[in-house]
Parts: sequence; structure tokens; C-alpha cells
Amino acid sequence: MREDKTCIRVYADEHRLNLCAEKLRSAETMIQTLSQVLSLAGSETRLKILYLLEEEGELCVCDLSDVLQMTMPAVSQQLRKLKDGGIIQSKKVGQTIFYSLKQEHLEIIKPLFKHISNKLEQA
Amino acid sequence: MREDKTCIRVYADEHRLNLCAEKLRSAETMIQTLSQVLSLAGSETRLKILYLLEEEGELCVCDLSDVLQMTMPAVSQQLRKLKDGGIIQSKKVGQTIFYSLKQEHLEIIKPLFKHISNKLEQA
DNA sequence: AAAGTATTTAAGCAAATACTTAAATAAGTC
DNA sequence: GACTTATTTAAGTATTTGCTTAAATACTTT
Repeated sequence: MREDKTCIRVYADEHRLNLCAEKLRSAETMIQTLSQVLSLAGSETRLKILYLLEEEGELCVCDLSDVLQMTMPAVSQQLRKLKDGGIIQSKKVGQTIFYSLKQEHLEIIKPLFKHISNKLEQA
Repeated sequence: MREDKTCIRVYADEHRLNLCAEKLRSAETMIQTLSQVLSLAGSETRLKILYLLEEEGELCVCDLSDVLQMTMPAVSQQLRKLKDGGIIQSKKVGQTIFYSLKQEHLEIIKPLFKHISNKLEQA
């Protein structure tokens, strides 16, 4: 509950603020998950990776490194974060590792691509 | 275009990679805008703020500081970022400043709240 | 105009981020 | 078994982030 009130605002609606705190508490876990996914998607490099994987189905580190014009370690490290966050998955074929979008957080990611394709159509 | 190929992969599909680079280029501006909005929403504190503003319509710094149990400067600085990013707007009434969601990027933000409310209903 | 309220600005700092380069794995080829 | 290819891991670093505390601004009330 709200304890140390730093604010001593005259018109503060105690009841309303308690309801807010309540709402926040019941959505807490979802907000944590969501913010974690969004922070991963909220990097230009990683969003590009996700966009390419959405478009192409699967790509290897080498492809991404080539298209993004970035070193392989740089790409690999971003892929790792996306994988740790449960957004993408990897499949090893010989010495090549193919990455693709994972079902787990697709519900959050999908609307973002929808947004891009909508905008692309408008132009 | 793709210049210095760091990768000399044997099975690389030149044509496909060129198409990828092309897709990326035409979506570049949108990806930049989107990643910027997502990076703002991708912080637990800021996502909470956005969620509360969505639920309540408008709140002042003091309310948010109270509900989030954070100092006013801390909240104020996050609000500034959200405002600079065009996600929220402010309205001054006397000495109180009310913040609310702005239309500009609502198209991106809305589905996120939808996701939260969906999950809340499931529980 | 003095005191109180709401908010922002500024400076400082510890932690996180996104690269870099070099070295290590691991799998396929000769 | 040595060599090439694809990728990861590790260590180092400059930049960014998200807070902290203290001071400044701005509006209200007395």
C-alpha cells in the first residue's frame, strides 16, 4: 500500500489513488513481462532483426550480419538477448544456426509488425 | 547496399539478402520511430505510468509519485522523456500539471494495454 | 511579501548497454 | 589431422540510463 506520502497535495483523492495502487498491483506481473519484451524490441538493431525474421521466416547470424552491416559478434550478442527473452528460437543445421520468431511472445510482437506494414501501405 | 561482406558463407543467397536490405531500407523510418516509442514503453516505471494514464485519463506528478512510491524528481524525469517522445502531453492547471496520453503514438501504445487487459480477464 | 505547494532542473553516480577486438568452439572439407 | 567456415564467448570501453539529493522555478494563499 502507499506508505510514505512524499506528496502532501491538498486535493489528493485518497480513494482514487488507492484504487490506482490496486490496479497496478494486479497488473504487476503482466507489466513486468511486457516491459521486458518491449525493452528488447525497443532497440533499432533488435527491431530490425525481428522485422527481418518476421519477413523471412528464418535467417542465420551470417545473413543478419550481412544485411545489417554489423559484425557477427555484435549481431550474435543481440540474438542472445532476444533468445534469453523468449522472443526468438534457434535451430542448428550443420555449422549454421538459424533463428526464427518464437510463439511465446508473438502476441505482443505481431501488432508491431502490423503497424509497420500499415504504414508501408499508406506510403 | 551491402558492401563489405564480413561473411563469406558458401550458401549465401545473394539475391535474397539484397531483397532483405531493400525491405529494411524502405521500412527504416518506421522502424526508427517504432523502436524509439518501444524503448520508452519498455521500462517498467514508464510502462506503469502509461498504464495508469490510460486507466485514469489524467494524473499529476504528485499522484504518480504517490502511487508508484517514487520521488517526484524521478517521476518528473520519466514524464519528460515520455513527453519528449510525443507519447504524453501536459496541461497546467494552477500549480498542478496534469499528464495524459497523446494521440500521436496511441496506435502503437493501445495494443499494449489491450494485451494487459486480455491477460487480466483470463486470470 | 512571506510562506507553502507542485514541479522541474541540475549535478553526481552506479549500473546497464552496445559495441569493439581477440580468442575459443564446433562442425564440415580436404 | 589440418584447414576453413559459422558462431559464440570473453574482455575492454565509451555511452546511456535511472535514480539520488539539493537547489531553482512558479503558482497560491495568507
